[in-house]
Amino acid sequence: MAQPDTVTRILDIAERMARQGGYNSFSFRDIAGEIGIKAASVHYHFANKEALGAAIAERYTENFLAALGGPEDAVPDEMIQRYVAAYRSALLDDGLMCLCGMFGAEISDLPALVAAKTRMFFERNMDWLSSVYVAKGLDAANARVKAGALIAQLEGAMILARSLGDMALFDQISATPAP
Amino acid sequence: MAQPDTVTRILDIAERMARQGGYNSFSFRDIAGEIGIKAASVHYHFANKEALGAAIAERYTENFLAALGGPEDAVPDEMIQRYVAAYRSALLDDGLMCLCGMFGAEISDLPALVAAKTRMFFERNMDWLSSVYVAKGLDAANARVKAGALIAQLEGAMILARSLGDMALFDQISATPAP
DNA sequence: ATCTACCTACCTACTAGTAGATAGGGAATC
DNA sequence: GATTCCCTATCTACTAGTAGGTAGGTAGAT
Repeated sequence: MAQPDTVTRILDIAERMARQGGYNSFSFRDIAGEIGIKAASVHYHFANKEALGAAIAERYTENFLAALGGPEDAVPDEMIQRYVAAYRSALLDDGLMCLCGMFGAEISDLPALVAAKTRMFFERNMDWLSSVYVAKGLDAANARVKAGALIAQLEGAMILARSLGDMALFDQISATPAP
Repeated sequence: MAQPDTVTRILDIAERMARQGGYNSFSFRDIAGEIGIKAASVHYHFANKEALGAAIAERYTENFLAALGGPEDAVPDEMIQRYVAAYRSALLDDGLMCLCGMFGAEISDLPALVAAKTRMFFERNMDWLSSVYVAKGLDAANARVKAGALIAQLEGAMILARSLGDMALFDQISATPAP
């Protein structure tokens, strides 16, 4: 079975570890150990931890948005469904938190570059979802709040479902208006 | 100015650090340094890190629920407002994440005792809010989902507001139905 | 005399990060 | 066609600092 290249494997492992326990839970040593190289060799590919953290956040964002497609690929209600499904798959297929939900919780403790990439994830998601709500007829300001409300509910639903060990709760929550 | 006792100071500092960067971001050494004692002395009060982590989660839960009062202290809509205000105060007065929202994100990486206390926070919050929604006329199953939806949205709104550096977004989201 | 709350001094394991060596591959030069 | 040279990806060996945790001691209060 053709293994992906080392850089990809480093990113995969770092992402998985970060999505389990946050920024402080992945280490050069553990990543290297899992691949079967030395910790120093990981530094050849990523100069320091901040760069690696930023790289996984950026790759996660790109993959996430790419999976969504353009916000006008289908009618608004279908795009909203697709957006919910993206979180659902992150939670249930991977069995992990959203990387940027995790980093977002820790944002005030993250190195600058990682914090910036995390923020970009949310800004780009807000833009994507806002334009869906605008297509649905809302004005820009209301669309933005509506986008924020959905992102917040989905990130929170992941935390809650995982904490209570009740994955079905994620689906129930994502179909329910909150306040 | 009468300082609180050492145990309280340890808990205060550990909680603040954990609410900034998660379970891996507080250390016996840093806590001791801030108080002006030695790291070994912290072990006199808390045998190990797991015990300290569990203690802050438990204290956080008790304080949080105590601040809410009984779920039938006032009419349901007022109790819901009070619930939202509790999160608002955690975010804006303290300038920090919800401790158990943070721990909830990391739950799969936490020591057993800390994970259990985190889960208890959410279970007790679900119970509290569910009974408010039951008082509003919902049946038990729907009340539970509605409770989950609100908790999720509030936890997520904290992450989003902090990540985007837009605290006003928290209030806008907490007044908006999500899907 | 015992208990409380600390201390010193230490241990082992892990942290990110650096310097310098090396083995192998490809390309340009003689 | 062999030699030289550079590039890639890794290694060994190291540094300085931090992690949680422990053993044993001590000053002061009850």
